[in-house]
Amino acid sequence: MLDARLVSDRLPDFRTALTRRSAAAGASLDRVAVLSEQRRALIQRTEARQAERNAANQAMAKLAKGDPAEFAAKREELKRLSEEVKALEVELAALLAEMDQLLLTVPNVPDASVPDGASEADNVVVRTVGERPAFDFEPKEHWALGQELGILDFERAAKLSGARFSVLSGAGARLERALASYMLDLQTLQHGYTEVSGPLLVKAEALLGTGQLPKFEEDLFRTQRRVAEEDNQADQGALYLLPTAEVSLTNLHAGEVLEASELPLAYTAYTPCFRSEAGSYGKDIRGLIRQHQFGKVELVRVVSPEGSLEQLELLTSHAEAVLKGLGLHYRVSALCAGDLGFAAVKTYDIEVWLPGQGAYREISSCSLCGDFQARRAKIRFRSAPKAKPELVHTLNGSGLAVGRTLVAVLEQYQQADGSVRVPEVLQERLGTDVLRPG
RNA sequence: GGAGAGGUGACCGAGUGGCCGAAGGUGCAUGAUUGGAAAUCAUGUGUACGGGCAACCGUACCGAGGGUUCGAAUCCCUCCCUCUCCGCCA
Repeated sequence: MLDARLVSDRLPDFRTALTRRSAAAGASLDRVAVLSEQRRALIQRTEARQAERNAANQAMAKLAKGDPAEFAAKREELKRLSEEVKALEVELAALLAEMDQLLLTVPNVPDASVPDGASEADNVVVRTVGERPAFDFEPKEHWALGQELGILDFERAAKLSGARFSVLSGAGARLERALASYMLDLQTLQHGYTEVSGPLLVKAEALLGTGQLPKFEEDLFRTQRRVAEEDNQADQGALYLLPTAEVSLTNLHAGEVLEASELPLAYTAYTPCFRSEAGSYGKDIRGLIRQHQFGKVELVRVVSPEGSLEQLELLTSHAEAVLKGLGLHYRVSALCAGDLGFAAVKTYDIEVWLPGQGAYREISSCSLCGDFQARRAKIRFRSAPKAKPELVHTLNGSGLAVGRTLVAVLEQYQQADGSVRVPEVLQERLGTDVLRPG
C-alpha cells in the first residue's frame, strides 16, 4: 500500500509513476487525492469537537457533587454535543475506511530503473547464463519424457483431483524431493537463510499484508469452515491455501518493530503452493508447467530501506545459484513497468531454457517490494535504539519453483534413447546418475 | 468436542464509572555518586493521526467490533486469541 500522505502531497509524481504500469493504475489515484483532502479537514473538525466535549466532561465531574439542577441542565447540553461528536466520528471512520479500501487496490510504484513497456514482450534480457544444450535428435517435452520414464502420471492425478494436478512416482517423486532438499541446503548453508516450516493455511489478513488480497481473490483457494448454521459470519474466519510461502515468510514479523541489528532477516521455506488461477485455462494445458498445486522453495528478505535495490541483486543471485549448481542454461530479464506484479517496485524473472518447448520459461521471479508490503503488514524497525520506528523493505523470490526445475532437468538432460542424466549435485541424493525408461 | 481461567505499555502487574495514557515493579536511557564498576539516588522512557519552523499542543488507542452513559480500561453483547483440565488424534 502506498503512503496516503505522500500520495496527496506529491500527487503528480505518483500519477506519472503509476501510469508507467497502466493508464488505469495512474487514474486510480484521483479519488485518493480527493478523499485525502476531505480527510484532513474532517479530522480537524472532529478533534476540535472532541476536545470541547472532553473539557466539558471534566467540568461535569466537578459539578457532580454540587447543584443537581445545574447538573441536569448541563447533562442535556452535553448529550447534544456528544451526539454531534459521535456523528463526526462515524463520518470520519467511513472516510478512512473508504480510503484504506481504495489504497489497498492501488499497485506499487515502479523503480526508476524499471524499463518502460506494456507487456511481457517489452521485458529486457539482462544476462544469459550457460550454454544452450545442443541435441543431435529432436528433444522431447517433459511430459512425454516423464511418462516414458514412468515417473509422471496425469491421468491418475485427474482421477483424484481433476485437471492441472500431477502425480510423481518412483524416481520422479524422489527427484522432486532431491531438488527441494538441494535448494534448501544451498540457501541455508551457503547463503545464510533460516529455514522455516509453517502453516499452509493462512488468514485473509496475511494475504492482505503481502498484497494477494483484496484484488486477487479469484486466484486463491479458500477453505470453508464448518460453523453453526444461520451464522452469517461463516466467511470471517475462512482460511486460504497458501499461494506462495512469500505470504507466510513475509508475514512472520507482521505488526512487529524490529531492531536494526536484526536486519537483514533471510528466510526460506519449501512448501506446496496452491493457485486457482481462474482464467488461465487454455495456457499450458499439458504438463507440469501450470498446476493448481506445485512445490516451491521461497526466499524472503526483510531489510532496511537503504541499499534495498542491491538486496534484490543479492536475492536474485541466490536464486541463480541453484540453476548454476544444477548446470541449467537460463537467462535473467528485468520486467518492464507494465508486466510488474502488484506489490513490486522492481522484478527480475529468471527463465530456464526448455529444449522440448524451444522456449525460455519462468522458473523464478525475484522482487523488491519496497515498503509496500511492510506498510500493509506493519513491519517496522528502529534504525537506532531510540529512533522512531520506520517501515522495512521486503523482497521475495523463488529459489526455485521445484516442479518447473524438474521439467528443466528432464528436458535439458535428456538423451536420444529417452533416458535422462542426473545433474552431478543430485546424484548422491538420488542414488543414480541416470534415469532410464522401462 | 466438553469444562474452566484469562487477554492492560518492552516485560510483570494494579486498576469495577469521572482526578487513568493508565499505580507499582522490572528492563532500558541520561545524569549524580565512584579511580572504575556494583549498589544507591534523580529524571526520563508507547504508537498513530492533526496543528506548529520548533519547543510543544490536541485527538485516538487498555485483544477486536458494537451497545449503555453527559462520561467506559472499568458495565452489557458479539467475535477473535491464549492458557489449564478432560476427550479425540498424526
